[in-house]
Amino acid sequence: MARPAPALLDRDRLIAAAFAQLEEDGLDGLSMRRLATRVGVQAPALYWHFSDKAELLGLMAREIYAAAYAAVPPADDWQTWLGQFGRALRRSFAAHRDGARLCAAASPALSGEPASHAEGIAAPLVTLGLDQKRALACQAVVISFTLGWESFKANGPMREFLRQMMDFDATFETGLDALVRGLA
Amino acid sequence: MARPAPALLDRDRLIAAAFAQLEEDGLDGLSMRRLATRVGVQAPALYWHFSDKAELLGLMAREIYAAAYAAVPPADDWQTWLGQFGRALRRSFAAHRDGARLCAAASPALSGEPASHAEGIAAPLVTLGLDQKRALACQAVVISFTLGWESFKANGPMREFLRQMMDFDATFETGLDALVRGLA
DNA sequence: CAACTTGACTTAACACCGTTAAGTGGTCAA
DNA sequence: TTGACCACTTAACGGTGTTAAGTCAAGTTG
Repeated sequence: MARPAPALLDRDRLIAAAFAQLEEDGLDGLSMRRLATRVGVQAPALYWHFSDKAELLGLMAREIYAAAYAAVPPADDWQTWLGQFGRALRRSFAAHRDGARLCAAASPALSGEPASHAEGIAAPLVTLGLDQKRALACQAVVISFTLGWESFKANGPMREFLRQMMDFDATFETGLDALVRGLA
Repeated sequence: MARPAPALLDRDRLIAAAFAQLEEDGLDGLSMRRLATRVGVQAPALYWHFSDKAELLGLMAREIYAAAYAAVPPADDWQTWLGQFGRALRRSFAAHRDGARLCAAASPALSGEPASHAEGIAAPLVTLGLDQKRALACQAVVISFTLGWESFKANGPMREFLRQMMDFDATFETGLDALVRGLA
């Protein structure tokens, strides 16, 4: 069993493959063995690159959050920014099958020191006049609502009934708007 | 039809045992085998009482929601009711280990017809002046926020850092208050 | 050049998991 | 007494995350 010399597995490639696997088979179908098969390798090889499955999921979750932050357009006031952030986050959740479920189940890995990471996260709102503590609190609130909304939409009580009865997109907008207005 | 012999197991007893198991070992430790062992039975016996694990989890989730609804005190206006509902729901999630995670992962079973169930759910708010559609939308929004908050608290980005940096209870209150005020 | 180390994977195995099929015995109606 | 039926048992299937130990190419060093 001769092996190709140059390593063809690395974290980024594996995470991309994991997202592809997620799209195809959902979160429940995302197993280490299937991921390994997809990239042409045996399952234990993955443990060379990740300490365990939780780390992989954490990195995936981080990517979902990062994509949301990257997609927020510049804003003139913090209320506008918060609203845009909520919408971007929702789009980011929805961009992957079971995206919200993944983020609810995994602890996103964070790059670097928590304190400096927090600073970076809070920066857009701090620039617009909020102090850091309040900036983080506002984001926590919006993240919670958005994460909860997508979870609720997928699994909440009476979801089948509600699906016929209400416009999920519009109601999310209503809720997000209420939240941001109420925070002012 | 033969009168049933004294059944060793029944749904209610099993659900209670499942909650006890949840408290001890968390959601990941709640397996059919362990639950069976706890009630002194072999694992496949559970499948006489539940079609599968999802049904069991769904019934548990239903109980968590039901406890929340039952705990909402009477209110004079719908804003007050909504706020109290949010607080009650949060307490209900927090009353069980991994309560929010369970509710995010399971589809709560609903008793009876969806339409009549929806009517019952909406009733408190309808009494206070909202039409049913808006009543359900408001509840969906509050449930989402609360569910998301508890998920976020358990798993969100920088949770360790944030735990030192902010008062989760107070911030939840801020968010809930903003949400309810914004809905008016 | 030979020996040693290291990186990146392999095979084998462990201890679980949810779930199904088939068997078993006690309790009832006829 | 017979037979149905409830509620459970044993056995097994195919899957899971994960660890231990082995393997072999490439790079480093004596």
